[in-house]
Amino acid sequence: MSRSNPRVLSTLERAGGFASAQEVYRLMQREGESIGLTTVYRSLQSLVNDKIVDVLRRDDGEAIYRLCGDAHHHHLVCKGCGDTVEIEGGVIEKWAKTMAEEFGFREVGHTAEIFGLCSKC
Amino acid sequence: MSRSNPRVLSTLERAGGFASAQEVYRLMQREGESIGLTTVYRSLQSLVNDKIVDVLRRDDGEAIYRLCGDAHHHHLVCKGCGDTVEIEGGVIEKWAKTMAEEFGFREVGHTAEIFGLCSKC
DNA sequence: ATGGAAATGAAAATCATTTTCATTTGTGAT
DNA sequence: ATCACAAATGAAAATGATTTTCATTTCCAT
Repeated sequence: MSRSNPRVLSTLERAGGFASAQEVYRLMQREGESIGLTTVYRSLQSLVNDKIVDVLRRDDGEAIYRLCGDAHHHHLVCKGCGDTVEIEGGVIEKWAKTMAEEFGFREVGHTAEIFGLCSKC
Repeated sequence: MSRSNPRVLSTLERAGGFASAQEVYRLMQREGESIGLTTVYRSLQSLVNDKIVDVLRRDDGEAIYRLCGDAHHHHLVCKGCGDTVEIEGGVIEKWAKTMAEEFGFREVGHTAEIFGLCSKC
């Protein structure tokens, strides 16, 4: 295992708490930091394991990492500018639990994201 | 431009209306159909353009295509055997609509999947 | 039949991500 | 300070999905 390189987290924060691994890497390079792409990936993964960042997917499949709070939440993502709003999803939790019970599923998790165009786009 | 190869659509239907390009391809091969991977990709893309299928992303970033339109539904997927159950998600539709309105989003879509271990696994 | 447009697919290219592995760095014991 | 070993690092290769290229084949309309 490896611990996260603190500069990666700090860069992700500076990026607005929302960026892909490649973007974090490029940003660090531009700022003259000496780091390898591999380390960026490893650090981000480790941050995901520690639940310090959240990972979701762009439309093109690229993984984007974002700082998240402790509470489990869902996202409303703008397809235009990438702006993200954290939203409440109590309804979803209940729905997932009900459905899982109905079909005898255990150890269930779920994903639920809403995407569209925000008022600015 | 290219039109969709009808066998691709019919295979996607047979797959439960839910599969990745690679899966559609493998399925067609197993059934003895002679088709190239390129054509599968092209056909799926064309179906997406024509809004006959919808594309979303697995956790690993692989694109999955699903028939969309009349019966919009969600999935309960087993992490063990991959078995999938189509489930009803009226609650989700309402949730998505409400949230989108609240934050002024237009042209919204959503994804919601539940995953866990089925009774057999 | 003939010409051209559309469809096809094998192979190469692309791109994000992961793996491998040799090297460097950090740390604790002596 | 020195030795030993674990953890961290990063360059390069491997992987895997997807896209592009391009030569060939299939389809029509004339």
